[in-house]
Amino acid sequence: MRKRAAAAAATPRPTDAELEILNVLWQRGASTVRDVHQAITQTRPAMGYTTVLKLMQIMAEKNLVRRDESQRAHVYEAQLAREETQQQLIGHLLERAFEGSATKLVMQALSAKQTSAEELTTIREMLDEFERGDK
Amino acid sequence: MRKRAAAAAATPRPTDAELEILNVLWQRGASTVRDVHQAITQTRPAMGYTTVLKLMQIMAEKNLVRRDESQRAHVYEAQLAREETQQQLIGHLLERAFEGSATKLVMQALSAKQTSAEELTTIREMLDEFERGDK
DNA sequence: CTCGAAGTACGAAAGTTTTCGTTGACATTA
DNA sequence: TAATGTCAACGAAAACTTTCGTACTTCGAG
Repeated sequence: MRKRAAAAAATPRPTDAELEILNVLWQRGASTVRDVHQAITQTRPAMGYTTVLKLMQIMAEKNLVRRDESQRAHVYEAQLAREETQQQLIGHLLERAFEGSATKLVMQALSAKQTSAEELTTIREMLDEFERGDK
Repeated sequence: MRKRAAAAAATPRPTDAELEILNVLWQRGASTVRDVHQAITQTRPAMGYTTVLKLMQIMAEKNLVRRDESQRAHVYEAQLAREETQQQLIGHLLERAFEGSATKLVMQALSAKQTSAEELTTIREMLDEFERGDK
């Protein structure tokens, strides 16, 4: 018995290869397979066209992307906004490796990348926003 | 041709199941397979003993854990400190889904978990440390 | 010494992810 | 309209991950 039968359903966490495709869709907006393939080929050991096609078909099944089939060259679009997926991924990482502590994760993130003064300032401003009601 | 032949070599990113085992090792320190199995059984749909054993054997091959075979019940220990692995995982996530921007990741992390006032304070203190020389 | 318990090693199955080749449909143009 | 190029659909192979059953070894009672 498989996971999802047909329609509705929450989108699962994207795999690494899927994320690579999503990155292109988030950047370019709705795109055809060819568009995505070309974009990926730019920054990559190159992945075959049919590989990208297959992945995108699977992603459509998983509801990671929406597909417009009205044109011969189908047009794909990310189902979730980049931020929503980021939340999903962070949430998972938080559980798996940080005992659910966002603070610990933030600390490691800051020391992982040598963070610049400007960035630190940006983050402080963000903290202020979080402080007052916000959300 | 396979990945790693025999010795040396950087440890690869642990998979989800492997991370579950590492969490136990980080918490308890050096442990036998039985120890780990019991700990995991506590908080889990329960995973068979040999499953845990096999995973730990594989992890030893991958250098994710070190193994002391001097006793009949081998004793395993995490190869990397929790923080090092966290760095590894965050680094990967940063590349895959945050275009390398630690700031964006931090922002999402903060909104992912409803962060408490105390935590925000802790983070501010951390930022201060980062600001002055620090590391 | 024999039996059973506790361990490790192996191997293999099942699930998932990644990668493509091939096929057939459709469109463009010579 | 026949040849050429563009696309989607399939199917299947290869690599990884996860899960266990089974067999072999060792050790401590009886």
